[in-house]
Parts: sequence; C-alpha cells; structure tokens
Amino acid sequence: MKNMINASESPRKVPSHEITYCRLRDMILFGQLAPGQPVTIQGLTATLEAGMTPVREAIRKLTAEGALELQGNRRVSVPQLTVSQLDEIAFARLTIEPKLAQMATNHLRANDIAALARIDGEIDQAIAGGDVQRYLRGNFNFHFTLYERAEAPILLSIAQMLWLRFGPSLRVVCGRYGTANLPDRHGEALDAMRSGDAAQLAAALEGDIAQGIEQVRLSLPPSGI
Amino acid sequence: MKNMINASESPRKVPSHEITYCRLRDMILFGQLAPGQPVTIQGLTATLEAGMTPVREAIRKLTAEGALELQGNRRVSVPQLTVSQLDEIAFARLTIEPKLAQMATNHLRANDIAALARIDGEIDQAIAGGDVQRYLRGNFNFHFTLYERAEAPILLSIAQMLWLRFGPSLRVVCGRYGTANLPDRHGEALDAMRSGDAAQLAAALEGDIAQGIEQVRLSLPPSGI
DNA sequence: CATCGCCGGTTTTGATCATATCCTGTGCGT
DNA sequence: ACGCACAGGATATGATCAAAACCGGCGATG
Repeated sequence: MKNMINASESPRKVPSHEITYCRLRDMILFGQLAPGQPVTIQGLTATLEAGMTPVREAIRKLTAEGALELQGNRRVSVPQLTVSQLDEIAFARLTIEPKLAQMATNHLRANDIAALARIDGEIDQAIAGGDVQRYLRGNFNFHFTLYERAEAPILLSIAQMLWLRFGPSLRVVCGRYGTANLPDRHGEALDAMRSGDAAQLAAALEGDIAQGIEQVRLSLPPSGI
Repeated sequence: MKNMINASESPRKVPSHEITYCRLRDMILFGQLAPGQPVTIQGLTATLEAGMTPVREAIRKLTAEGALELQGNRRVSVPQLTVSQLDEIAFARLTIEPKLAQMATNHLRANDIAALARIDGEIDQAIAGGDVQRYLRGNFNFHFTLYERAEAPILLSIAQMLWLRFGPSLRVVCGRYGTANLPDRHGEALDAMRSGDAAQLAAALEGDIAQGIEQVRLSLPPSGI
C-alpha cells in the first residue's frame, strides 16, 4: 500500500525546471516579453531566481514550441510574426480550436459552464476597465478551460503551441489600441454550450478566433508589428 | 556590411545539443525505440556519445514535441498511442498535410519533382525488399521534401510533431506485418505535381495518410499496440 | 512448514550547480 | 578601414545531492 495512486495530488515535489518553464511561458503568453525582444539565459536566472540548467531546459522546451527562436548566433529572442506566418496560424487555429470546442460539447457539465460564465464575466470587466493583462489571462482561461474538456491532449498541445506564437503579438495590439474592440464572442459560445449545440459552439469559437486574428493582422503590415 | 547573409551556409559550428537532438529524433522517428520503452539519460549519454547536458536538452525538446513522455516519476519513455490519440493525430494530419501539399504545389520546380520521384523509387525498392528502415526514411523524406516547399514553417513544425508521435507505432506495424500493404499513393501524387494540380495532390496525400493511419489503427485495439 | 507481504538497505538515475571553455560581437589602436 | 584583443554570454562537463526503484531478509499467516 505504499505507492498508492496518490489520489488527487500529493505534495509532489515540483522540479525547478518545471516551475521555470511555466513562469517563462506565462511571461511570453501574457506579454511580459515583446516580440523581437532578446532573451538571455543569465538574465532569466536572475529574474526567475533559478539556476542555469533549469532555465536552459525551459528555453529549449519553449523553443521547440515555437515560443522562442534561436537566432543562429546562439542568441534567443521572442519571434516576430510575419504576415505569412499569421496566415498559417490562422489556418491551424481555425481548424483545431473549433474541433476542440465541438469535441468538448458533450463532456461539459453544468459547473463547467458556470465556471466559463464566470471567466467571461471577468473578461468583460477587464475589457471595460482596460486591463490588458487581465483580459489576456481571462481569454486564455476561457478558451483552454473549454478545450480541456475535449479530452484530446494532442490537439490541445497544438492549440497551446499556436497561442504561444500568437500571444506576444496580441499583447502588442492590446497595448497599442486598448481593449476596446477585442474579440468577445463568448456570450454566443456560452449559449451554445447551454443548449449543447456543438456546431453552434464551434461556429462561435471560429468567429471569436477569426476576429482576434484580424485584429492582429491589421497591425502587422507596417513592418511585422 | 560586415556580416553579410552568409550565402548558402558557412561552416557553422553545430552545437552538440543540436546533433544529439537530431540523432535521438531519428531514433524515435525510424524506430530504434519502441513505444513504451523507457529512456534513461545516462543510457543516452553512452549510446549518443554526448555529455549529460546536451542529452537533457534533447529530451526536453522532444518531450515538448510529444515524442517522449514524462512518466511523473521523473522517468522518460516513448509514449504508446491510444485509439483516441490516434484519432486526434488522424484529424490533424489529414488537415495539415494536404494543406501543406496544396501550398507547395506552385513552388515545385522540375528538379524538386525529379527528387521526389527518385525518393519514391527508393521507397518502392524498400517495400519490395522488405527493408523497413529504408521504407520509413524514404517515406519521411518524400513527405517532408514536398512539405518544405510550402514555405510554411509553422505548419511544417506541426506536421513534424505529428510524425514524431506516429512514427514509433508505424514502426511496430511494419515490423509485425512487413512492408507488404504499406501506403504508397506516391505515384498518384507525382502525377498531380507534374500537372500542377493542387487539389489532386492534396487528395492523393490525404489518401496516403488515411491509409497509413488505418494500418496502425488495425494494430491498436488489442492493448494499445 | 511454505508462502506472502512488509520493511530496510543498496544502487541506479535524475536534478541541480559551479566551473571551465569557447564563440560572438565590440571597441580600440594602428 | 582593418585587425587584434577584450568582454559578455553560451556551451558543455563533472561533481554532488536527493529521490526512486530494486533486492533480499524477516515475520506473520494459512
């Protein structure tokens, strides 16, 4: 009986590289780091209060996910989106995410929907208050709380990858134009969830995603943000 | 004007972790490692003749790509596909790869098609000779030589990720049933390339992919391969 | 009396760090 | 302007610490 299933969660020792990875990921996802900004290992060891090895591993992982970019000369930076890359992301997101939403529909329980409604409320507050940081986190939470219910880990990981590439640019857009005309088709999505209409939910998500991408696209042409 | 584009490639120093990553990746992709097989860092430092740090970084990167799996107890192994994961991979591959093929169509030059035809010839030889290793490499080369012409790095990286998850299981199927009824719709694809018909090319790829996935699906139910 | 399960030590392996080495980019001197 | 030396930072190694798996013995039970 010693090594039992460890129901729920035991006080697991969380490895340092895991923590470092998450922290760095959030920094990228929610806009602490701007596109094009260089990232140094030793700088991160200071800001993340971690050793050099964990930071290196976090960077490797994020590089593999496309959230960071090796510049050839052993420098690392946050990538800047080009128009054609934005097109790729658009295609992939518009394919994967509605699918995830559709798959999630039948697994949604009442409390899931309640949680999503609450998150949507926070997003509205953030938009009203012009709180970019909070909007970004809320938006992320809304989408991925939904997607997780699809129980499709591979598609989920692809979606995360796409958000990692998309996040920094979205942050820049928010910073530039404020939270006024940010996408929020979440009400429509919540209606679809309540009626269990997978197709409608997928359509709502598709609209939300397309809107966000257009928002970013408008900011790109000058010189890749 | 000092650091010019460095046309083609300069004698770049290839970092050790890069080499290690590639070698380990190929081991997974072409079946040196079976699904479920545990992977130890110190074992790899021996077989790959690399230090501990490069191996660790390679593992992190491949973990991020889903080619390896952390088992919670800080052990690493090659993941075994479940049926539902295979469905996810099927959906994603059937979406992404035909798209890549379609995008590549207009960029294909005569010598690209010639190269693909040559690779297809090698695949045929491998199938005829029952050379699984060579078939897998040829098949990979055929698809990705084509996909690279799409000039869509993000979709390409997604496709690579999917192949990394798919590779080990395909290898098992090959080892079990031989190379007899492996997918090879490449002739059809080559015809489409020569006539520049993007839709037909996408359709051919779709058929090829679907066939490969079915092949693996048939082997799964017993107990996840 | 034989078998099963628990418990302890042993050993393998992973995580982290401190350090040595090398590369890249920069600035100074000619 | 060119080349050389310097500095900053990245790469890579080996050592050290800690956790987890492994193995063998002891005691309880049928």
